[in-house]
Amino acid sequence: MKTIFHVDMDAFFVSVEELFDPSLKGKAVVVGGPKDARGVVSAASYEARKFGVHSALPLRTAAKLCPHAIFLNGHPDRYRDYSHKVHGVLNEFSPKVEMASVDEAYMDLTGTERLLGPPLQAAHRLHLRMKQVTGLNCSVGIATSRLVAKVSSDQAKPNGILWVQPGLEANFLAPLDVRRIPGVGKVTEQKLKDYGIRKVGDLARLDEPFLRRRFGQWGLALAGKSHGMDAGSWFDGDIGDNDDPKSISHEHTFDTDTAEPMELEATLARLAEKVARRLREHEFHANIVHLKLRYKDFTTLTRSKTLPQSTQLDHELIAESRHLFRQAWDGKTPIRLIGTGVSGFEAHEGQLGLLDSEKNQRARQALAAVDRIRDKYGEKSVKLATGLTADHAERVHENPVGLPGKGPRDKSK
DNA sequence: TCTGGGGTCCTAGGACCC
DNA sequence: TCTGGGGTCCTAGGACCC
Repeated sequence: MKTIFHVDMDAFFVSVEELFDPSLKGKAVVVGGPKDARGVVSAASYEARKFGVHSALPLRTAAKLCPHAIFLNGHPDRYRDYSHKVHGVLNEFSPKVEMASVDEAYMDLTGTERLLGPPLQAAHRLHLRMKQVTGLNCSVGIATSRLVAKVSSDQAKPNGILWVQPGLEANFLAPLDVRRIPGVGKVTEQKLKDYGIRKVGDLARLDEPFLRRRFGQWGLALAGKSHGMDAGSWFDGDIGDNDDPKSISHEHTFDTDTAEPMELEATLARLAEKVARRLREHEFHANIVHLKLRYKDFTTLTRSKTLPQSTQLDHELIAESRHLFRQAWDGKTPIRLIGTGVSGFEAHEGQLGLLDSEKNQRARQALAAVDRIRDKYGEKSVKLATGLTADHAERVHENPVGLPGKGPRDKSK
């Protein structure tokens, strides 16, 4: 029988902002951007939530519901920083910690009783220690499965601890809306409602053949979840061995939709550069390139291409994503969002060395130099000639490091 | 209301291979 | 001529999470 903790930071982004500006405390605060921007709420203070503001709500809607709220852009670097501090605190309690996102984590505390005491006592100490080190509140759910621990931390909010004792999982879940089950969103909730299923208890009473007929494999997983089990491949595996990313992507939504090829391709190149940069940071090579487009009416299309040879180089990702873009776009429909990404990672190096063209080796060296300078002086210190349609590899050789204003920045011609 | 950006996982058809 | 079964890869789309 396992003892799983789910630790969830309370109003994380807002709370970090309050640490840097205590005058925000107790006020309606919305992190996500200016009130008139195209975008959604990333986090809302409890005060703002009283007015119906919640995450994922369009900012403009939030401004109508709560006109007096303070709207902040937020500081992703600070959140990442504090996320590391949180991770550090959790590691004091168990070596088996898995950050599920910036502000939440699973921990395996099985067999720590002799050291930390019974679960509630350990959770209490964790609570205090978290506040002491980070200045932040968190909620802790304790159970025998990840699923139930997660649901119980949710029920414990804010700043609470909730332990669902072994054997009581199904009883705990039964009265809750099916929507509380991680993995059940709007669509599944509606489908279940069509069958009169609203509460987790309703779900738990159904027989498996029925669920399998109506929902396939997903139905069987749902049945398990309704009893508190970590069903499906989702939650499988030990806590803590889930490190490396499986995909890396960047996307951009324009302030106003655009059909300007120059603007679109320059943006795409910039995004591809960021992707390549992160690929090199991880020392990954990717062999699948993805493109994403979203039109005014929000219809979204994706294209992807498996490369014959994996890469981590700017010019190759730029060329491939641009190729996908030119194939996918009709050249006139205004575009709201453009994005690119990679997947299919290999950690390799080695056998390729000999096959690597001299051209790519030089591009690689040039990019390594650029990465080092960016590490030192910041992302904007170096600008590559990426908006260009010319052969980037050649450009990179001629002018590997173009300081702002000095590099070949003429994008038009 | 008018919908970000970064991810994960699942499904499903067709290609291709044995 | 009619016609297997299974496995894996590729691609597109979609649900969902924070």
